[in-house]
Amino acid sequence: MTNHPTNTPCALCTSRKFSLFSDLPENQVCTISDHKNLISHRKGQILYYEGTKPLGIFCIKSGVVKVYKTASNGKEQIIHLAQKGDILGYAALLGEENYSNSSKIVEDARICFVPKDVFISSLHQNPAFYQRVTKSLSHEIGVMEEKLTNATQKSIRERLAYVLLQLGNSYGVEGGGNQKIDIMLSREEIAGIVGTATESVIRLLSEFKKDNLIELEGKKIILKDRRALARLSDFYAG
Amino acid sequence: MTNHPTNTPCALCTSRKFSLFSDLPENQVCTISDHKNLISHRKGQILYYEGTKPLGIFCIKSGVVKVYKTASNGKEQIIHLAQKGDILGYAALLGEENYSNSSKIVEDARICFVPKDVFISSLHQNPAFYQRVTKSLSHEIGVMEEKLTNATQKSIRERLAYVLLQLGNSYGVEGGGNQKIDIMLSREEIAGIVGTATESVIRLLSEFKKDNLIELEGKKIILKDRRALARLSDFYAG
DNA sequence: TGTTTTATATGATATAAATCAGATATTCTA
DNA sequence: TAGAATATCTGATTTATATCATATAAAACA
Repeated sequence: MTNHPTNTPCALCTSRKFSLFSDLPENQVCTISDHKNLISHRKGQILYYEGTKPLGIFCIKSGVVKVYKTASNGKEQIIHLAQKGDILGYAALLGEENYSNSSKIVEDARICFVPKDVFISSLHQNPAFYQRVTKSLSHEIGVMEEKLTNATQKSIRERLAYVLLQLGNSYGVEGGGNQKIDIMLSREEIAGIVGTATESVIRLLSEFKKDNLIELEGKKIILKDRRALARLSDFYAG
Repeated sequence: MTNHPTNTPCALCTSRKFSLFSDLPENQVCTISDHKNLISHRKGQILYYEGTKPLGIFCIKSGVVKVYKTASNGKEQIIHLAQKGDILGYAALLGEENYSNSSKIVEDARICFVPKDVFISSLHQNPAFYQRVTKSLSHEIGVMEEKLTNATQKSIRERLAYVLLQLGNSYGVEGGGNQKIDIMLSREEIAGIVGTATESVIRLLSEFKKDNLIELEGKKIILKDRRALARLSDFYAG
């Protein structure tokens, strides 16, 4: 497989520093680099579909990807918003199962595809790397347990407040004491993260705005009072 | 460490056949066997607490254990009911994190404890075993995604119907065309699995009974019409 | 065995959130 | 740039489910 001119070598990729591949030895980075394929994706494109067979992993160099499940009522439950440095699809590969979720581009993205056998052999060649991947899988389980517990035991208001804080942590840009969530998400997508109806998100955001917790700048949300949001998000805090 | 007289060697353990350890080579089984410790636990005892440091893994030989998270409102969200052959605590170990959940005995149990280093070195000695464990972790992520999606997108009635069918699969005893869920769970615990209030479970069970979907025999539930329950559990099925 | 405690059951009520409906605003595209 | 399509917003209404209250049944206990 030949590299496309825009196919930055992994050795030079700035996003790699944030990824599971961050401290892979140079020779392994090169092997992966030689076999990877960088593809540009536009908003709305599907990266893979739930139920299909994984053929490799995706490394996000830039952009935002939503990982979601389509419920039987047709709504999308967003599991995770992935950004630069995030690796997608390795759980399905290691689980030797078809994809348990779908993924779609939320903000134009450049994503490298690494074929299955290249990834798997890099794992086996490097026990420390294998261990980091396993660690990441294990961590993910804990995260999911937390999400499940929040979903069943907290109100939509609490969950929305929590999601806003998380989005602030991942996509926040500081400015004037406030934090702007610098990512283009539709209200429907926010609803998909929280696990609620679009109208509920819209209504609660208006309410948060009225209570001076947030500010709305077009589709983007600015967090004005994170302490209050934190209090709102948890029964006991504060 | 000396084995207690009741400490059946793993080589002879019938529960091992159902576990991740099922096709471990004999010498490795013996190593584990020499270092494990069988302990009997009574209903209500805690196996480990969320937030504490894992020191090894637990292999369930008999009995039932609930794995749960305590929400900020004090309610227990049950993540999983573990039974013979199930291994607990390896995700925390491999994630190098404290336990993300707690576990408590639901039905008197005999459980072997295998110290961390014995388990970890058996993984490293046996790549195929390591791979099976990784596969299991990956699978668990998919299961959790499904649970999260159900929790946010389905009604309590649908989720309860689904939980009853699952319990039937795991703990069902066939008889007279019906399936008896042969496990002692309180209504509160069923509520903890579904992620709802105890009263809602009681009410819906009465309703299911009235509709001839189930029968109540003390605390135990008998599934009379699984097709109807399946239809009830999913928007599209049927 | 009787007494206390805990679990189950059922009714009444409150409420959060979904759904339905319509208005305005924004984005797309021809 | 006008018109169509889509997204956001707000209101009205419905509904599922939590909560509160109380009764009965079962289990634990002394």
